[in-house]
Amino acid sequence: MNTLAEENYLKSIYHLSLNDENVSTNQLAALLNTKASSVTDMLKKLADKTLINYTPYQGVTLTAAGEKIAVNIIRKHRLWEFFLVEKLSFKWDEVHEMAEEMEHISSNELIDRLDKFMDYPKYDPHGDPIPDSDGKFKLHDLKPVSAIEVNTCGVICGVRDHSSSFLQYLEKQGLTIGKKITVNDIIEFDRSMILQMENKTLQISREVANNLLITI
Amino acid sequence: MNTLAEENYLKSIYHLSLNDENVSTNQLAALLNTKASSVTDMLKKLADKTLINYTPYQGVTLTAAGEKIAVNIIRKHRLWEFFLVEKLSFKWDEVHEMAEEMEHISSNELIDRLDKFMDYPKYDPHGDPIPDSDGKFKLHDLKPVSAIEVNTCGVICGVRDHSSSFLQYLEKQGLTIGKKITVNDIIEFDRSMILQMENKTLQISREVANNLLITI
DNA sequence: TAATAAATTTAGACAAACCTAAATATTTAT
DNA sequence: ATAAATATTTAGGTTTGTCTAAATTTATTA
Ligand SMILES: [Mn+2]
Ligand SMILES: [Mn+2]
Ligand SMILES: [Mn+2]
Ligand SMILES: [Mn+2]
Repeated sequence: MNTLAEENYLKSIYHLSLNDENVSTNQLAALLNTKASSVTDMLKKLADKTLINYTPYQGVTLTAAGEKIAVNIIRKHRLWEFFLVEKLSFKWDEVHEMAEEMEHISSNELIDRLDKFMDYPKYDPHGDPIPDSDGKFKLHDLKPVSAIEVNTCGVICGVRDHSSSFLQYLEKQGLTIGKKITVNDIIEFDRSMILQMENKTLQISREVANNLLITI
Repeated sequence: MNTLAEENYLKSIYHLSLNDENVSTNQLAALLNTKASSVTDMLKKLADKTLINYTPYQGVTLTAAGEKIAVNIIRKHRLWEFFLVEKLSFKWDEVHEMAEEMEHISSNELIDRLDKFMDYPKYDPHGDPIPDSDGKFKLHDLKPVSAIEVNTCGVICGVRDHSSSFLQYLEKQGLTIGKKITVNDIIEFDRSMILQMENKTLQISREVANNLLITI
């Protein structure tokens, strides 16, 4: 199988690929908290294993084999996050670091049984889709609250920023997955937004609106 | 914190300490599937961290700090084994290797909540005691079936050999934790034992009798 | 287009955890 | 009490994944 470091690189390449076709050495170095030269070393190794397509100076893409491994790690990460929240009562802002370790537990039989034990959840505590055992999942079409018009409404289904501080802020405001919100007004000065949720109104900054995702 | 290798050495020293006061380099090499020279390297490192007492050529003992870490890893191992059997329906012979990985998940908060989730189990699927969050546990006084007299009885409470093949054999014979057995007879030729269990009799070899533990 | 800046790779090291082979210490047997 | 056998440590390497500093390639800008 693959080492822990290899798995983390593949997962990071996968995540970065969602925004850019080719993933750069520096993007990976930033995300993995390491140096560009270390990334280059690893990219050569992953290319040797044909898990990525690598042309020096041109960035990388995952091969089908690499993507399969990456998706499997993400499946494990999200199932363990779901477990931690639903079964062990952790808060949604507490589970990511634990899942970063747990996603590397190798047994697929274990993860399939965990999936069944929790009755095949479709989304993790942050609204991200959980791939099934074949690696299939549909990413629902989300847009940031900041992208919608005044007097339209939507349901909170995800977050762009996964940091504890952001998640804790949302929790405190009651802005959690599944809540229905309506944009009442947009302040022209700083484009902050006035939302209606259940029977109260609240104001969120543009920054927050950009990182809170809804379906319409 | 400590590396995975360090944790495995501490755990192994702990287990070997139950039989011998001082644990030797070769004992560790055999248990950890490595070479004596590698063990020596690690013993120096653990001694530097004051997790073991090490005198060259004289073997090692755990310090209080080292024992605390070892017991915590064993707590995690056994709780995860319990989880795998009780919640995910694995067989008792299938869980050890998975638990070998899971015992290194670092969060103690996680393991304490897992403990609570399962209602504070006292014994793992193999009958081994699960240390509580303070590292306390009592090892019940077990003896091998081979040590008891004809016409005495006992309750199966543990195994000395944890190999899949032995566990599978016991499972097939119905010789599982909690079963009450009586020794009906001992064959003089090979000292194999005739047992009475529920309403049937069965015969086990001396080898099996040595590795099956009971309370009287 | 040529210079400059930014991104990336290469070169050379290092720590962790292993290894083999050789040296040394301890134990056991004569 | 020696000699032989066994156990342990030391010496010198290897692999993985990291680092800094220097060289090189690509992108930007004047
Ligand atoms: Mn996460
Ligand atoms: Mn998540
Ligand atoms: Mn076990
Ligand atoms: Mn066990």
